[in-house]
Amino acid sequence: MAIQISLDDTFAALADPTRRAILARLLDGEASVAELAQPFALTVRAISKHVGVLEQAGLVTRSRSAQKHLSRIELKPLRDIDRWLDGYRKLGEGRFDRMEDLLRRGADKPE
Amino acid sequence: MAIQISLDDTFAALADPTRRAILARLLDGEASVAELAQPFALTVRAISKHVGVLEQAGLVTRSRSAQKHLSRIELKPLRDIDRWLDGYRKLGEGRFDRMEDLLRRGADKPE
DNA sequence: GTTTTATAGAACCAAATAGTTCCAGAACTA
DNA sequence: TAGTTCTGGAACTATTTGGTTCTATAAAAC
Repeated sequence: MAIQISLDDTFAALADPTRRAILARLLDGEASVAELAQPFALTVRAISKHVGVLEQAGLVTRSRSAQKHLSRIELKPLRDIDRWLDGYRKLGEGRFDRMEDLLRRGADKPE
Repeated sequence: MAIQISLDDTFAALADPTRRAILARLLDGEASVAELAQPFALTVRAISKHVGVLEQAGLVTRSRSAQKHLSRIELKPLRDIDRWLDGYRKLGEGRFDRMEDLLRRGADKPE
C-alpha cells in the first residue's frame, strides 16, 4: 500500500526552484544523482538531499542499478494537487479556465 | 502592473494547512482577520501573519473597510500553478488524467 | 475625550531548511 | 587486492519559519 503523502510535503517540495528543475529534468527519463547535479552550481550532496526531499514527497522513486541510484518522476502527487485545484476552478463560473478567462476578460467582468 | 509572483512563493504559501484552510474559507467570500482566526486554536496574530504570507504570494488581496481589513482570494497564482502542471500532463499519453490512470493500472504497467 | 475593537510592528524562541565538509560503504574496474 | 566511483550519514552553520507576547496605532462606539 502506497504511503499517504500530504499536500504539505508536496507543496513544500515544489517550493524550491532547484527541485522543480530536477523534476523537469526527470521528464526526459531516469537519471542518477550525479547526472541531476550537473547543471547546478551546488555540491552533489546538496542535490542528493533535494532528491531526498522529492522522494519524501512521493514525487520521485529510486531504483539502484549498481552504485547508480536512478530517480524517476512519480505523477501521483501532482495529480493530487490538480485535484486540490479543482476546488478553486468552480469559483466564478470558469474564471479559473484560461481560455474562458481570456474570452471573458473585459466583457462582463463581475464588479 | 501587477507584481510578479514567483512559483516559489506560491508553493511555499500553500505548503501550510492553516493557510490552505484560510484560502478555502475565502471561497465563501471576504473575511476579516478575526473572522478567519475563529476556527483555529491559534492567536489572531498568528493568523494575521498567515494572511500576510498569502498576500505576499498574491493569493490574497486586502481592502480595509473601517478597522476591519477584508481579505479576498485571488486566483491568478493558482492559475499559474495549473499552467505549471501542464508541463507534466503530457507525460505518458494522459497518464496524468485520473480516469486514464485508473483504467491503465495493472494492465500494461511499464516495467 | 475616553474606551473598545481590529490589526500590525517588534522582539523573541524553537524547530526546520538549505547548504557545506568530511567520512564510510557498496559496487564496479584494473 | 587495490583503487575509483557513486551515494548517503553525521555534524555543523546560517537563515527562514511558525508560533508566542507585548506594544502601538487607527478607527468606532460610547
